[in-house]
Amino acid sequence: MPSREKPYKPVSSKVNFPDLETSILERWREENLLRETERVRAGAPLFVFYEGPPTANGSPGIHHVLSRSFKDVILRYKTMRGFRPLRRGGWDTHGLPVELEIEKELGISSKQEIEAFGVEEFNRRCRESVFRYVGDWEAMTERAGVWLDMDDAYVTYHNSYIESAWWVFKRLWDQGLVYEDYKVTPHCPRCVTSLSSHEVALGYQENTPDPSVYVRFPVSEAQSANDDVGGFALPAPQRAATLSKMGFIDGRWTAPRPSFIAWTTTPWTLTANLALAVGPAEQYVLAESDADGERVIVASALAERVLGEGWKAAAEFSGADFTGVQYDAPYVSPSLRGHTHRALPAGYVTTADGTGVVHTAVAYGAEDAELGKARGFETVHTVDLRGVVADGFPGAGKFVKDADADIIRDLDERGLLFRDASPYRHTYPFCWRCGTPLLYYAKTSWHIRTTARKEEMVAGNRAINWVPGHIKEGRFGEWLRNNVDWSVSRERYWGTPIPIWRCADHPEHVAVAGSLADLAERVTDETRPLLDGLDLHRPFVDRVELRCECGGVMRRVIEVADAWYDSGAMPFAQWNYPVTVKGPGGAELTLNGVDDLIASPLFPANYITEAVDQTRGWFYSLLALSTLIAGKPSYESCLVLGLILDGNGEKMSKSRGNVVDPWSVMNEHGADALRWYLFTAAPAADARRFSSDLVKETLRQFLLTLWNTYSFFVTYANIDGFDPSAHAAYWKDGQAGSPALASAPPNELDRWIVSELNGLAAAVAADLDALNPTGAGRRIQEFVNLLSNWYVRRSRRRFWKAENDDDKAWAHRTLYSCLLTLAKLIAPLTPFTADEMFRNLAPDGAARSVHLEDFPEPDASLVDDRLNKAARLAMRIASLGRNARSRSGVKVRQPLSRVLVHLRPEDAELLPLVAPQILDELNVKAVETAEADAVAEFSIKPNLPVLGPKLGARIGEARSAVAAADAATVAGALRSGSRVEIGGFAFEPGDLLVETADKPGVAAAADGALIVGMDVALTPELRAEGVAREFVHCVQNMRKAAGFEIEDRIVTYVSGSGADGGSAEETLAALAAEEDYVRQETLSGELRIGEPPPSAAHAGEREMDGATLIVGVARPRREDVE
RNA sequence: GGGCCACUAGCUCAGUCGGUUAGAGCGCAGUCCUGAUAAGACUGAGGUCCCUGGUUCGAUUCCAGGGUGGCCCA
Repeated sequence: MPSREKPYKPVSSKVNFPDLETSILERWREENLLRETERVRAGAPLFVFYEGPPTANGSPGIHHVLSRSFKDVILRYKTMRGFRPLRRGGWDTHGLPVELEIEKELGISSKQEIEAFGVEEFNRRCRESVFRYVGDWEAMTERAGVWLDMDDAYVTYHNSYIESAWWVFKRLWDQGLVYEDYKVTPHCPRCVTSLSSHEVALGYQENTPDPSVYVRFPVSEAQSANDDVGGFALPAPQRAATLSKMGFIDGRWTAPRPSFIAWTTTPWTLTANLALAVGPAEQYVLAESDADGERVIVASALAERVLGEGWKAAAEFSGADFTGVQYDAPYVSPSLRGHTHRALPAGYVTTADGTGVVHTAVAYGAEDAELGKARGFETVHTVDLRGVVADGFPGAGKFVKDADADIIRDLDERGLLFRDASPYRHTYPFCWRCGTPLLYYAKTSWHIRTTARKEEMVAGNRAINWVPGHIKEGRFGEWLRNNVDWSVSRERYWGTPIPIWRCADHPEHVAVAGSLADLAERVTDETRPLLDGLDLHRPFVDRVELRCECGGVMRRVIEVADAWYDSGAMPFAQWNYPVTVKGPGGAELTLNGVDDLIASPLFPANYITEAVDQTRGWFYSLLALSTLIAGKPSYESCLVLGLILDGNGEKMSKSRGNVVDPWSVMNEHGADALRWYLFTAAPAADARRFSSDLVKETLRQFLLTLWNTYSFFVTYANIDGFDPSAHAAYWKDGQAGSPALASAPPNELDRWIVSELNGLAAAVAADLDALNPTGAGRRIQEFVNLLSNWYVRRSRRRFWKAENDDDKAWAHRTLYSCLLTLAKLIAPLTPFTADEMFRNLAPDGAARSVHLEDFPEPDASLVDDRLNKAARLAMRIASLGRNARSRSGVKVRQPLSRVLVHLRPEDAELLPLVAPQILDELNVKAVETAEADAVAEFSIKPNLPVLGPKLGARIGEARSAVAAADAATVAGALRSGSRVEIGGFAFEPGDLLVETADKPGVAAAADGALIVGMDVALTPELRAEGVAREFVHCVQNMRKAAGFEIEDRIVTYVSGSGADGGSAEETLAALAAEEDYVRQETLSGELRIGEPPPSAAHAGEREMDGATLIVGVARPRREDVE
């Protein structure tokens, strides 16, 4: 075998992965390896990735390592597949979380306090705080082996980003997709601001007591003839029929005036009641009290629950019958002009709770507002933004929750309180900052009319490759189908200012700026100087005034944009136009604006990934804005990740104190171990429990096994001077270390692992193409297990052999192929270990780093499924054989004459393929197929607890029939699952118990239809061989104890002990018969049988073969050598 | 209250396109092997495959309902 000039760097099986990784990182930094991968792929097609920008106002947690790892693995893989990924990082810098952080620092918690403090300084601090943890983030990202362009990251607070976000906004405006409207939002009356849905979710409290009142809404005496209210009233004749059925005839009541009964937990909202909603398809009953003849209207399904006993049904209606029926509201705001209170149908009314009649206050409920909007009602407030009830109502001047009691008392006094069932306990949202109960409050805000393009979004979603697939039509599709317009404005400070200027004199005069140039065009002379070096944030931009067409002065509206608007605009806003970028094939590409971008290959992204909580966050804002701006989604594939839970299955959060610091894990076990765990422990989309112990298990199970195999190879490759470049002809196209060989190896073991390897390489590529690193990793893990625990285990002796023959060369070549290919296969998943292995193993002419290499190209013609099956059969047989040996107490060291195998006919042909492996593994001279009854004794007996109830009295007859039957035949049939007939009885497999027992001289074990029997009969020759192997084992241990090197040649002494000299004769004779074998195995230049060891030797007494021997080992004396 | 997902051994997870005896790793108990040795092999204990009903010759698997947990939304 030709020698390699440079030996491989020795690989200790004791490895400290964290230390190894930090030194590799150092190397990558020195080599600027990330840039190098881009240089190598300069002419390649692009693979476009969009980074979902994290907010860097906290230290990164383990879940950030999760998403970053899944970003990285696909980008590394695509690089190796010949693409040049665009992997620009980004930071999300605006929004309430940032403001809150600063509020906390300043010890303030309301808008009034912020304004008093000064918006300019407040925003300055926000800007400063955002990057407080950026160093942590960058360090974590690098340490985790994640390659993102952090130097060139986009930042949402940069002027250029905001300006592009404005451009997008203007484009929306020009399409008529932006409007101002009342919208009911969760509102904190103490902080005087809306809360985002995320914030609301933080503040839900269970078992909150609230009032629970049932209120009378008497059907009105005056029923207007005007049927055209909102176009929804019933035609007069039909309404007249309904009223007449109620007893309202010719303008007067012929029976006690009935009342609708509605239920509410917020009595204060009754001050703003505008309508009663009924379910058009629900059934209602007009019930009459037995006690006093009162008549009320409630849903039939709820009548008993609401009314209790003592009522009888006087008439029945459907909800639709009530349409347009007028009633007398308990309170009428003076500011309400010409409004008629009516019952109206609404789809959201159910009979799940309440009365089936829903009190509707347009200003204080989302569904209420919807109804009001549909009917064209005006939004009338009876409570101010601080939650204080207006004059003219009970409880005026009080906070709403305190006014409730006044209102209930007033209702009671006026005979409108039907029933007070307070308190009602339910889950209610509170402000998570100050603990004030939130009010649902209608306010004007700016909206993006996403519903106008809903069908386009739904269609675009169909084209997205969601992983896992159920997100597409499930969580995300469901969300899209229920799309509502996007309330995009926030009355806050640190955000992208909404670029709308409004005339001071004519509020309907509005201008939208899509750029600084737009501002310059219309800016007033007085404020023009401000444009020079203008910071687009508040309060600076607020000072810029524009000229209105009417001659007036326009000022910016006060709101800033929702931070989701920023991130959703990211595909368009991340570039500072005009910008020149390297496109596909390395060609320079100049983008002058968003339209150029949309037409370029930089849009849409080929791949994005984030956790599942982004479904309604970033995934949505991306899709919405790109559908409205570009007419299609901004991402083609989306991998959705599950959340990480703590060891108890609870969500990690700072407040629970169960957050795992990624540094502690990476410092202890290494980034690769953590990555491998994150990739393989659970399907990417599933919520997963994290524990450091499981990372450790991963390390031992996978990385250390691989490392041991690698270490084994390097040890022997160095001893033998194996140089793959000298064997290039054995690989297809001379690609040393490729899984594709020029021809299949002669040795069936090599042929098998090469078959597995080629199958693996194809499957891993398919998995990674399908965005499934979990599947890829699990396959690789299984392969490494086979490689280590079968291939290497079975091949060890081939590497030990002193002589350099062809078989040994094949073993080297095969293991080399496996390890070099593995290094490439794992490179995207565990970039450190992969690069370390690759750099040591790489053949001449290979790239400097595995990350500059191509992904392995397997050769399907080398995949042999029969051989793969056969190898697994061999493993099962070996396992059963060891089992049989173990139970009969015959050690593996003791050679046996043969192993008997009974197997399914279809497997019989596989046996010859792997017979040599079985012989060696089980230490037998022959493997023979055999009938079941030649391998083991079977006995059958009735399973009485089962058969008893079935057969009753005939059980005795059955027992004798079973006893007379041929046990082996019956057992065979039962094992294969079929029914057996014996003496007129039909037995199912469960009816009879089959027991196996060893035949004399054969130790057997069975697994399903496979039965393996070891012939344990010993001939004198076998016994002698056994003794020799036992002796070799003993000498090896002594060599090691004596501290000899593996290649040291020694002199070995063996004799009977003084006390036992006689009985050792036979054992010594057996050793003499195997002298050559013993000397060769132990590297003993001399084997001195019967000679006691000299005092210089390492010696000791050993029990062996029933005798006591004195065994000694020594290095040869100098004079013996000379 | 709605949507999506999950539920298999003590723990973390495979698997079953409906079919013979449901698996792995870890942990536990024991044995062996060892020139990969801070590895490795074998054995044992440990399972109502969340529950109920339906479809079927047959359901852990398919369907429906329910339960528990997670996420998202009300």
